[in-house]
Amino acid sequence: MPPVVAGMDGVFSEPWPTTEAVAHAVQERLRRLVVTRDDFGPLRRIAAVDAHFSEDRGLTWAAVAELDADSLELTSSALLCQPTRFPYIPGLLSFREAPAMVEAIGLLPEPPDLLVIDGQGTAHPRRFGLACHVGVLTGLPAIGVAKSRLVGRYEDLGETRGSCALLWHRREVIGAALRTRDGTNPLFVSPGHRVSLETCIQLVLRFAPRWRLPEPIRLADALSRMHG
DNA sequence: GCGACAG
DNA sequence: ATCTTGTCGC
Repeated sequence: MPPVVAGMDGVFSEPWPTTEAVAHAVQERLRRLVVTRDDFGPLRRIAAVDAHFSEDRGLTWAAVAELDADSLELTSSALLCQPTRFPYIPGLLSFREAPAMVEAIGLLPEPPDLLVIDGQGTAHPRRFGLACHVGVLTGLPAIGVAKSRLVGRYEDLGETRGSCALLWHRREVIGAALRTRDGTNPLFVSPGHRVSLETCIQLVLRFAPRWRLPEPIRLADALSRMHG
């Protein structure tokens, strides 16, 4: 079987599940491949992926924005459209969004050094959110950045940028609530693949110097909503 | 049994 | 995610 993305050292392709039961089984199997230690080289190009849907036409659009890790300026982008193949079910988001995302990433001229994913990483009931799934399939380092919480509890955190609180679930630290702007709602940050939680927090602050959302996500979002 | 529930 | 205008506030 061919790799999911040419030139990327990830997990080999398999058919995408159609049923909830099989999707759960896939998560339970692939979760063991997630690496939550820092395991990446110099960050030169970072990429974010975002998906949008046209319900009426049954289409999923995925947009990738690749940025220079230092200047945070757009260096490359790609768009891809395919039929929607899975409904939105909390905890199974990746089976709806990841197929198009992985293909879109493969359209970039070069694989990025890091992926910033709009969704949870390990902050997931089975520790295998969208960012873990895309990270494991592509083999690329990935961090999960969600605008709201899926599971877990956290203590109140300070109102200023940089304040954060650990996210706990079943007596485990699964991520962190992180304030990237004074007085705004926190983001929910968690490891996707090959990045530690501490580094995720550090990187999200670095990539969101001004706005609540990291710059890569803002750009990917702007690209994808030009088509849904 | 009753809520909660990434995008 | 999507349906959707103006408007309040820094």
